Amino acid sequence: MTMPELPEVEVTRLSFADRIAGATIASVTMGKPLRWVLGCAPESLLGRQVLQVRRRGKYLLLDLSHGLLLVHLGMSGSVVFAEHLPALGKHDHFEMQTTLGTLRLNDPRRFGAVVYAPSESDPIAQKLLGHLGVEPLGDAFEFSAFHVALKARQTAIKQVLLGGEIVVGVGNIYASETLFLAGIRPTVSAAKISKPRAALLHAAITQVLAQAVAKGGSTLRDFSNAHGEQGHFQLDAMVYDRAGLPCRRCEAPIRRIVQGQRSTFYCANCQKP
DNA sequence: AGGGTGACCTGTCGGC
DNA sequence: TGCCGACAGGTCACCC
Repeated sequence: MTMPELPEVEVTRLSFADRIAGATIASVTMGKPLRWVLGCAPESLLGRQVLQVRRRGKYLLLDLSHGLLLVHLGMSGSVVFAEHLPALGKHDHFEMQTTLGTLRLNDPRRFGAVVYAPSESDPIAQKLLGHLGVEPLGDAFEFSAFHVALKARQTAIKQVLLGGEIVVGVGNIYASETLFLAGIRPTVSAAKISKPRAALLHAAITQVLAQAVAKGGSTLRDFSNAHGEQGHFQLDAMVYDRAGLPCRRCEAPIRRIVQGQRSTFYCANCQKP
């Protein structure tokens, strides 16, 4: 239903960060197990305040008056925050009632997670966040460092982008889309990409992700934000999920290949090795 | 250490 | 209609 890349996570954050700030946790309810255990007794969270909501890669970080919660939406997760919510459903696996509303995670596939860490430097948090690359939507995403990092990787550029160790937030859809915009074949070794082409890719990543956030998380067929509003934006994908269809730029048929057990889409005419 | 594979879990869709 | 396989937006643990 819902599979979030960075823009969807950021849109989710924006939809409830201001409303939950300052809330006191009144109850915590767990459903079926998520990817990782919470890491603390749910009752121990009661009475703590939610100070603010940040994002790191595809993680939402809820800073509490003591410690923080790392929330990941996995492949199928979505979060709602509202004063009143219907009864818990089959796929609601985490709920936290606060003085300002109820935060609920719905995640059918349960690849998502809610993890407590005493601090961001705690080993638990570091295991999840420590290896992450730079944020693509901040000043830290600087071209020359990006280019240098690519030079050190022999792997196919698509998989390097997906890995998130150089730059975070480029998921399976945007990996294909940004490589199309940059005219780079997804199978090319990252180290082999010339400086001018790396510059095109750097610009494409910045532009595509920023635009997707501005549009409210356009990736998803069925994305709903934390207000519970269904995303009505359709991704105008150039290549993603368009196998066999004509390229929107040159009409050549879009190809689908598999890299690391994930689908990749590209135009063999517009994207050069 | 880098690079490749399997695993986690549920739902949907297309083909026969 | 039913069954079965392929596939789905993520990412960690593990192998060589």
